[in-house]
Amino acid sequence: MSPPRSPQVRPPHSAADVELARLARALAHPARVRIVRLLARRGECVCGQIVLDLPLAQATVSQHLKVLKAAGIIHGQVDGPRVCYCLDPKALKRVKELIGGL
Amino acid sequence: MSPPRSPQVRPPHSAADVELARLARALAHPARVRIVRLLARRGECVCGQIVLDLPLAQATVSQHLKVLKAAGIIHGQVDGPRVCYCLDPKALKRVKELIGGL
DNA sequence: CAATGTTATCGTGTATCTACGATGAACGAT
DNA sequence: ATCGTTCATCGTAGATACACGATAACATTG
Repeated sequence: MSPPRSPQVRPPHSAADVELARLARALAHPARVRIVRLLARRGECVCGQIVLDLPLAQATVSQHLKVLKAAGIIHGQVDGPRVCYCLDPKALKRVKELIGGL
Repeated sequence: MSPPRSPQVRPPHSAADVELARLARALAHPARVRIVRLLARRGECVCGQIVLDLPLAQATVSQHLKVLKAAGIIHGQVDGPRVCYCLDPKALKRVKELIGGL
């Protein structure tokens, strides 16, 4: 038997498209781009220092950090009462690969 | 007179941060990434063909095309009743520069 | 244990995004 | 002029994003 004839096959989005969209989404806010640049320059940074650099409330910065962390772009390491954030080089490399492939 | 002593100077986001965020935002949806890939592969494409390839309604696709166009990533050229879309290589290059600079 | 300092989360208000059907605008063909 | 085709826009519903103050969670210090 031949497979059923679909009049129009429109497959869902590919994994690569979803992945790139997810990463782009994480960078889709000036504050988050700024945090990434900050971490690139300083290597690592405690949350409080990031808050002092951005023109945003602490709660808002924490939210942006959460978005970047969920996307795997940064990692947070607890250090006593503080949390030290740093970039994930692999994730950043992946972003560059995917964007470069466009 | 010395300038007034601000307790904390937290400048607004830089132009580069805003620009990258704006471009990343345009790519922050699987359908839009997919359209970019489609145009990269085919060189150019009329709207109707894009609609046929995506699992979305025509109105939704048109909206995504508008987002990409507003970000300068694609251009649309009217050709009779059709509109032919193509990538803007300069915008794409700019995205790669900005991402590469992270 | 109490007080302090640091960060995350909650709750909330506003705005933007995403999807769609319906409608409108523009063009070519009859 | 009237179709049919193609695409954009409108209107709208539901979801998500963004910003903030308030509060909770947790570790350190006294």
